[in-house]
Amino acid sequence: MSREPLVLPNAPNQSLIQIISQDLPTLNKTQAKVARTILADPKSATQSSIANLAKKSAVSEPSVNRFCKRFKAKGFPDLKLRLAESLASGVCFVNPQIEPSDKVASFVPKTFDTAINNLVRVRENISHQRINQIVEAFIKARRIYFFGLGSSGIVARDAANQFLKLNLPVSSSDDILNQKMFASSSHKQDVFFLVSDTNDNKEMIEVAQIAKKNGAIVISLASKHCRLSDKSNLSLHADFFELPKKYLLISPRIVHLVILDVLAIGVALKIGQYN
Amino acid sequence: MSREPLVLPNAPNQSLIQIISQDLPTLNKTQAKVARTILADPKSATQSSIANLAKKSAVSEPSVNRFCKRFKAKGFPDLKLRLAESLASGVCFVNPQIEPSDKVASFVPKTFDTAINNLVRVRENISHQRINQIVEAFIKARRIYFFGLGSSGIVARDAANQFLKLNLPVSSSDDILNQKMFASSSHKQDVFFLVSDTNDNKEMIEVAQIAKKNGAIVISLASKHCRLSDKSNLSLHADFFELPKKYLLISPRIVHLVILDVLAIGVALKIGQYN
DNA sequence: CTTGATTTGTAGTAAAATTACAAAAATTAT
DNA sequence: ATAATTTTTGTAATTTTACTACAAATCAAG
Repeated sequence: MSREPLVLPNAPNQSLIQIISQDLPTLNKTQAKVARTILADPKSATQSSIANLAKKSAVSEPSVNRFCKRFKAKGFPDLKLRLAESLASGVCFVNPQIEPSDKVASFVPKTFDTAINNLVRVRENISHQRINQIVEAFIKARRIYFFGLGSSGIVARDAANQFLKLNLPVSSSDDILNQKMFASSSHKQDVFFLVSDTNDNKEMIEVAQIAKKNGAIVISLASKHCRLSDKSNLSLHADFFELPKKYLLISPRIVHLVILDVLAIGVALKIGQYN
Repeated sequence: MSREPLVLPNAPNQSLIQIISQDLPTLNKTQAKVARTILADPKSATQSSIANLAKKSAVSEPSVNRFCKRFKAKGFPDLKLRLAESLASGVCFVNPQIEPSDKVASFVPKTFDTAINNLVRVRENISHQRINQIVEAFIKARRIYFFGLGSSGIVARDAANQFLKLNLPVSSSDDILNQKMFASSSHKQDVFFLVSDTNDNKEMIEVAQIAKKNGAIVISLASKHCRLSDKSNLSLHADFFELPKKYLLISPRIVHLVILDVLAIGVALKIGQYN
């Protein structure tokens, strides 16, 4: 099993706040306390002293200092600096939680921030090599099929729409029976692009297997590494970090659509149809 | 929507570096020295101590401190913080242009950045009042129709998908004849939600007029203010900065989808179906 | 010059951050 | 279970950093 992690450690431009919230599960009790205090109000954290933050977190000063070093800062002032930088973008990089008590003024920016946040993360972690490989596969393909179910069916349709403008031989389907039919009658030079947000749909995996058996190239786009990825020749993931199960419906489809835009632009550039 | 100037996330406080270079002529000898040292290498300034910066500027420590207060900082650490912020905000908030010579390493982040920038802008400018009004209209509606053509047809479908999950009486169509038919047989309590990215589609305007004549509520979602907005009872725009005519890098559909997410969450919160 | 005002630096003080080390938890092996 | 080892955490001392009061120097106007 080729379970290569898509998320590379220390991505250059990742915001410190993002990193902290990402690593929160791996921290021990004391450091988690500090992390939560910072995440709760990063702005005020940049303005308080180490003593102040220690007190707020119910932790000793050296513990805060250790926290800083844990996150590759030279010390506390350095951490505050990096925190300030990551706040400057104006976007909160922690996926906010929608609460039943939220009013427009809060749920509107929260919803936007969630989408923005996910895009930023995927932008940092997406494999450029993989993009190139898929672009190549698209250009060589005799026919490209975009398949998805539910809201991923809509993504598949949109993709077909985009690539049609580039005069590529595309089809799409959001119907599983149809998809199986197409897969069954596939050829070596066909490409099947499977979009999934449920990650482990049995039927879709079956489609992948059928197509692969016929020698077609199977490409998958899912929200995280899953069995569908294993059954594919090429796979892309849009890894999100899930918050407590209470969550807001973070649909991966926005990110998936942008990834398909990237692929379409890649193809357009390659075949010189750009402009 | 009122046409107030676009407020970018960092616009509220002008970048400190800008302010310093602007005020440089008004500073006296010693403070100008400090200013020049900071301007020469702001990044390193954020990482040095007051003693270090004083030495580099050939100035005493209190002079540096006075410099800080001259620029409305609480003290030296505070100045460094604001400096760091203004460095981070040096991020380009102008939509990047894809060039034919672009390789993966450049067109991938460019594509993501374009989507992200558009979302940030719309987040800042969207009318909360309008969102509330539309949510109200949705809840009261006897039936809601989501209409769009081309890629907006996909947005319409996605919207219907989302609202169906909330048990709202929705339909969608991406076929203009169908849309006219529905509009013709509409009632007072129906809501027609028209999505458009071309902004001035004659046929779609006709649909709006027919529905309005029947007393239905017409809501439009377009990329800018246009004739369709005028024909609507309620309108939303996702105002983008002018894109160069070359090639529409990112269609407005990403932003439109997020706006529809916002509306869906608004409805869910209102009818208490959230969680 | 000399007086008054402003600017600048010195030296001392206060505050903040870091380090060394010891106590306390947690983990492992017995 | 309990002892031994490792890891984590806090106390207290040290060092670094930033700030303040005041005096010296510079400058301007008479």
